[in-house]
Amino acid sequence: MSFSICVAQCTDSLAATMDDQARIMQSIGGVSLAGHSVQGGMALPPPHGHDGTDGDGRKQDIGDILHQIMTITDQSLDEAQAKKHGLNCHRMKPALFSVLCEIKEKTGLSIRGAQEEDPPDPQLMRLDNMLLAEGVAGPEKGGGSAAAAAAAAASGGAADNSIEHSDYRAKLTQIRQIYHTELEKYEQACNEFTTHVMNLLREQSRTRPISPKEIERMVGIIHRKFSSIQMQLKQSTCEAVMILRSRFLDARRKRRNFSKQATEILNEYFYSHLSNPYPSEEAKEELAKKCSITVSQVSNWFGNKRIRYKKNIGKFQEEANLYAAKTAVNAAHAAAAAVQNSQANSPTTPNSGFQMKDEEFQLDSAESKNTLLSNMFTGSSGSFNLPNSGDMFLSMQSLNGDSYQGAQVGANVQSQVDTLRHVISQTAGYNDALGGNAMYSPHGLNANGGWQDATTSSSVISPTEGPGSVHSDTSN
DNA sequence: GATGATGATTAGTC
DNA sequence: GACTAATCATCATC
Repeated sequence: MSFSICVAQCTDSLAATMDDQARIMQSIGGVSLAGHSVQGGMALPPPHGHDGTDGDGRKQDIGDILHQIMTITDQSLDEAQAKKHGLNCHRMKPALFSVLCEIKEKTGLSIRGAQEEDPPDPQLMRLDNMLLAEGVAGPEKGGGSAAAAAAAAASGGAADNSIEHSDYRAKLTQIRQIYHTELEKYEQACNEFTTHVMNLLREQSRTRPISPKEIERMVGIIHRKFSSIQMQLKQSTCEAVMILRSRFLDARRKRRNFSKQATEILNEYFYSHLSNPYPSEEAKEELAKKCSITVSQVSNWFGNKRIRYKKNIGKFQEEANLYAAKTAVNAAHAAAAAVQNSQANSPTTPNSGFQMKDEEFQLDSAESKNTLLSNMFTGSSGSFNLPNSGDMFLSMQSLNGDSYQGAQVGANVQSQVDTLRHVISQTAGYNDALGGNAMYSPHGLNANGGWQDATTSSSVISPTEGPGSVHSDTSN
């Protein structure tokens, strides 16, 4: 709503209020006072010196008076001033004035007090609170950023959220500025209008009885009118903020596919932990960091993946194979490199009963890998599970596209294992390290359709039964 | 535009 | 609070 319309509305309302008063006065004025008609609260003098006792003459007088009133706007300012002066100086004026005051005192009681001391409007309070909460009203510092932050938190806080964030803040600031500008305008207009009406009433109080209390009441009416306009402004502002907020929050539904790299990282983790694809909080954080996404997005991704995998295992086999092969090759490369290192360094660290989880295999330091691999390939009698081997093999399918069948997968796993074994044996003289009989639970899913318990994860496989178990005594 | 893939949300369960 | 299952909404591909 434009400011001018609001002011116009206010003026209209005020005019209506004043009209009401005028009507009241007019109804009072219907009484003839000592031969003088009272119109609109204004005591009028007997025109042309007529005493007004005669009936026809009185009618004529009233006609003249009405004519005068109707044509008063046609008169020049000087003329009008002169007339006004005449009225003020009329000998009957004080008497009429006191009578008018008396009448007004009696009738005005019903008007007075009717609208005094309004309780605070709950709607207005609600709007005020909301504007404060949204950072539109109140102190500027941090205004809106808290709301934006809350919205951002709800949206998951992705990397590019900061852009939307600042966008939101900028728009909120814009709304805030408009709101304050309009509010200022309203206040200014209210003050101007109040002053104007007060002056007018003070001026009029010379010709009609207007007490200071009445002026006060009128000021109150004006203020109420303006505050109702203010409420409309606040309502509009709230609506604007709501729209902005909903748009901003809706943006979270606007999904963007994760990057290819991120999807790969997540898939790698998923398929290498297929027996128990429930990353710990730390793992989630790590994955989130690697993928440049949030932890909750990682959780979402795993939630979706688990469900979708479970629903359609066959469909994911190819993917599973790809990632399993990829992991195997990576592991083989790592092993080969490490073996070379170990040969160069020729450490012979004793090892017994060594088992390694896939997370543990991802050792950062070359030294750790060296130690690990030297354990694998030296004469110690320990055993180890190939990195990711347990989980990896669970999901393996024939690379030549056969459908998923437990036994078949076993064979396919074997072929993968053979490849891996070949790679390793070529580099370290390692032979037959990987047992041939792959015992697995398809996809890590148990009979109930749930994933195996973490403790039964194939990443921890006993040397005697695990498919990926490596008996160090077979090496060399 | 139809369709499948995929990220996000939600209600219900444990 | 984490998880599942269903669903929604959007993206990507044809």
